[in-house]
Amino acid sequence: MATIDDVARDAGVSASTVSYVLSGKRTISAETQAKVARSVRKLGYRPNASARALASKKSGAIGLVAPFRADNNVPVLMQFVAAIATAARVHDHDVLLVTQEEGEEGLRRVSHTSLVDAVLVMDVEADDSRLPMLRTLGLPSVLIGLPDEPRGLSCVDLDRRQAAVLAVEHLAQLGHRSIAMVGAPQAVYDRGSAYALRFTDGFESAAAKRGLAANWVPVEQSFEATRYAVEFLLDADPAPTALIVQNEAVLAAVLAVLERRQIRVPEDISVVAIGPTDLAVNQRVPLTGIDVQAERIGASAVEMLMKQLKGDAVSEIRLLSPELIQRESSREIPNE
Amino acid sequence: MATIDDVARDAGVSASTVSYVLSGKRTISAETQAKVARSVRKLGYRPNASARALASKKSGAIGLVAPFRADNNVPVLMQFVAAIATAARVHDHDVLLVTQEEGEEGLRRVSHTSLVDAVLVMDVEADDSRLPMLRTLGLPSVLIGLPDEPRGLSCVDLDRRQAAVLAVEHLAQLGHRSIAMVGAPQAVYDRGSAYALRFTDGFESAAAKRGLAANWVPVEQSFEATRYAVEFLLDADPAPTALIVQNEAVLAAVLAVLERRQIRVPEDISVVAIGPTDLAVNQRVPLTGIDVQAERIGASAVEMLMKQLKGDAVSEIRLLSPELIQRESSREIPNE
DNA sequence: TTGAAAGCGATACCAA
DNA sequence: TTGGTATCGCTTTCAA
Repeated sequence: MATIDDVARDAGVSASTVSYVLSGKRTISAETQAKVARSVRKLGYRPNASARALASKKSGAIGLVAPFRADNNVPVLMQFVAAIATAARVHDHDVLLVTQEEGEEGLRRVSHTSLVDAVLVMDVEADDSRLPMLRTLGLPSVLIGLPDEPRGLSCVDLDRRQAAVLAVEHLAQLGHRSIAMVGAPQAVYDRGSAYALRFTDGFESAAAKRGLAANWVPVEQSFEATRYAVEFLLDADPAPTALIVQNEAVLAAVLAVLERRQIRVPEDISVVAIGPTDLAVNQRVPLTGIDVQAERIGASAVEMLMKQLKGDAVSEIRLLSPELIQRESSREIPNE
Repeated sequence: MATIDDVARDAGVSASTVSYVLSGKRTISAETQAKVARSVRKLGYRPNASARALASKKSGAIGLVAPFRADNNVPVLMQFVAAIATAARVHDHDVLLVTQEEGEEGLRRVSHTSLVDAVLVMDVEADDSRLPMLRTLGLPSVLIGLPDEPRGLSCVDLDRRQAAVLAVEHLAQLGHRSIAMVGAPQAVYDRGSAYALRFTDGFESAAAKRGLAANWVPVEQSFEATRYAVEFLLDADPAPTALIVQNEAVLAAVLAVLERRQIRVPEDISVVAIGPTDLAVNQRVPLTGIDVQAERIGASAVEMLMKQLKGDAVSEIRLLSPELIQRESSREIPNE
């Protein structure tokens, strides 16, 4: 591997000049620039990452703290990871995986060893135990998700509360008076996942405001659990005429249960899906739904991180507006 | 942040001694060890990652080249990532994400800048364009998946060919004479994904050997595509009495289509699923299936990488034996 | 516009 | 059993 000294020698300049040519932090004569550029190309020079990090006190990497659990929303998580990795590269940064299991110690580790310049924390809990650690570390960070007490920290997420309101309003406007919601697995609520709590909160208050009958249950990721839950919800009195599904993993199962019970969508019941658009679109009936906008959220998160690294801006909270797209699974309730 | 010199000063020893105490590469008196340990704890010392990497010429990170595509098998990919991240930490290594899109240039980049000590490449194609690059880089590496020409490289995967054979044999033994296979999306075959090609190869040759009628089609990830594909397969003559599903994403849809057509599982048709066990188990009928063993493969891959880093072993190919577990979706074909 | 040289914070060789 | 010191490859300040 060629070093900066090799390049300097080849170009007949000093190492510092090579460094400045590469970083652009100094004005260099066109002639010198050309000489250096030629040598760089000729030798296939690439600056050594650790040497650069050591000297500049910047690792050029961001830590991604993500939960690789099965109970979680795997496809959505994947979209986030993809968006984040891509955005990071655009800003000339790399992404280091930090598993959720490492917890607070993981944050301390990557921070104290200067492995990363900043961290991006996914799957935030309402009362997340990592928040105090983040505050005291003083490590630039962005949370994906909105905890109860975000003060001092930067967060970005889809406005889950508003998403629920939007779904409820959509159905209310169509004349539905009794609605039900298929929730995330119990474990998600148990650990206080911010996104799920905010969604149910929005669901309940929007329904109350409109005077709708509204029920919901947590649902595990299995056909049996889904069937049980859907049947339970359908048995309510008054019987729901619309279903909001906030659990993509069981979306197909919900529709299968309805079909088995000869309940037609949307003739007999309306369905609104919260989740990735491609999932909603590719069901038996293209579903009215609200996209999670993983791409935008991931890109936003990285952008906010970069802003912090540049010294600009401190804590900032961005909640993206949800958008409901009506497809073929929701319609006006028939007059009886 | 405390440095090694701070610790040395506090403990009243030299920096090199501190280094040796921490690495254990030298025998140190119990007394000195204790002094150093105390100072380390007292100052909360953690070695700086870049300094260590620069001096030791080891970054302590492995690059994970993975495809974050939607057409791919997302849950399985996630299981791999989780297993790899965990295994890496056990060996005191970190994982750096390298997106598939960076292609060969990505490999060159992380290798030439000494960002990582080794790479783990997922989603290997039969004639993968990255193989020559890997060979010339001389960077320790392990492929997850088996290309056509693996010479000089280490690979690990489930024996996909054998998995197909196992599934076919299982059905043949149950008396089935005509079987069909629901394949991966067309794009997977188009780019020559090794795992998918090897599976179909095994499927076709095992069926031929047993003299079974056997058809298969690629299937996109949508309900409509699945319905079309299943109906197409069922229309074959002789009609298949068993279905092998190698595309987890449409597993639920396949079962829904069968139910809609009043075809009972397993009374009218047997179903064998290739994919994560929890997915197979959580369907309407617990499915006979072959697990992908993502956990084991991921852990194996990391282990092989570590072996290479220690200087042991060169190229090695590990194909894990598939295991078929019979559940409630397959049974003997009724005598007619 | 450029160069020299002092770090950055570890590791590991050479001595003692 | 320990210490001193050169070294890793780059960035950046200080001088010219």
